[in-house]
Amino acid sequence: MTKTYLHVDLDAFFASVEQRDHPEYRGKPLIVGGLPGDKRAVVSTASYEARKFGVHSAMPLSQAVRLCPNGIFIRGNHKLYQQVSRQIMEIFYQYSPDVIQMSIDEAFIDITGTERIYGNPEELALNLKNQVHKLTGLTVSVGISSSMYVAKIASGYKKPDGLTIIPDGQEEAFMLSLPLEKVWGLGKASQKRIKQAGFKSCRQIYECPLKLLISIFGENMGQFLFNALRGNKEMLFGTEAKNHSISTETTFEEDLTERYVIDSALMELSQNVLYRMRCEKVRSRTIAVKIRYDDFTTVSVQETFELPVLNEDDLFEKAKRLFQKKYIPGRGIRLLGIAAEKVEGIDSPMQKDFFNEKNEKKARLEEAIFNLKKKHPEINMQKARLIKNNRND
DNA sequence: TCTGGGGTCCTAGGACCC
DNA sequence: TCTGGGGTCCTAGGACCC
Repeated sequence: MTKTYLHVDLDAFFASVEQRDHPEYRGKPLIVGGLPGDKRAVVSTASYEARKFGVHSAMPLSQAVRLCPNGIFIRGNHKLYQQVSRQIMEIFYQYSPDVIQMSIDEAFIDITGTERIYGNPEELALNLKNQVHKLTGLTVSVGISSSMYVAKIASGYKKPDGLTIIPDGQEEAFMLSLPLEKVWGLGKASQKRIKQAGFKSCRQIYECPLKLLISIFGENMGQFLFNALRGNKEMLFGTEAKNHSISTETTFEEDLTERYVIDSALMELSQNVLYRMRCEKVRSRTIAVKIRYDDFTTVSVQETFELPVLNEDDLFEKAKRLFQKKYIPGRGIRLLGIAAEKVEGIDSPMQKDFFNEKNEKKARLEEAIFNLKKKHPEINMQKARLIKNNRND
């Protein structure tokens, strides 16, 4: 049976929420991501008015200030965006139980076989768009296709407030009408490789036999290009990720050079990662540390241990040791990160009973603090070294 | 220009085992 | 004596996405 997928994308999401809640932002170039003086910030979302000045996501904020000096700059309110996102996803679930959320601002909806209840896909999409607008004041752009991959590209075809339907059988023609830059999954590096190989258009790649594509670009990329330009229906999104990870990283306003400050940063990152592991009820044996130096060169170390990480101190010690393996003393550090890779459910089977008495005590204490924090978020508990003097941030 | 944060996936090489 | 092939796990780096 032919499937029907909607891909729904919220338009300039963060900026639109802000313009909805602040009438004085409406019709003005609004840039969410940071204040003009913020160092090392990037644009998170630019309103459509700001995009006219050339401002776009991921652009260094300083550049956005230069392009759009009279724009309104704000840091944004991620808790609010999460809330609005949940509200909108709930609307999606009214149309089908098969919703695959891709990020805070987009999702696929499998609407196969809902015609008798909601009418044809176009009617359904128009209803859904109306409902989102009525309930949240926001607009979304929708793509419809029997291929998830094509639906995803179609939703970006006309923005904002767009609706693009690619009828069954037209997937290939649609893909071939696109410029190479619009092919989802090909970034800067791949575009360059493709051009160096002599391809200038989607059609040229389309006309190249699979074997030749594989010999030029390798097994995976060759196969991807072949399938993508045919709007292949088997290209699925949202299948269970097998190597889930939990990571956190911080770019510092000023480069770090002092060992004590570096260690404090590692401790804070450790606490953050472990807190989130507890929230998700997972554990991990593989820990990674990432260092970005002042010249932006980035290195990472990771190690897989015999036993999972036990508690905050354990993670902190492991992170310090990994850091030590890579760090070149004297170089300024602009970013530090810690990740727990390949996490597993806390109740998944484990070979050994690894709790000795001391560790068990520590873990139980942290567990108690964790539960208390969850119950009373207003209580602020911190290791002494992480308490900052300046609390008005 | 001067480059966030949270993710997933791929590649290539090495270790180790059969 | 002059060395195969495959599978699996691990690591570092990088591409890509929102």
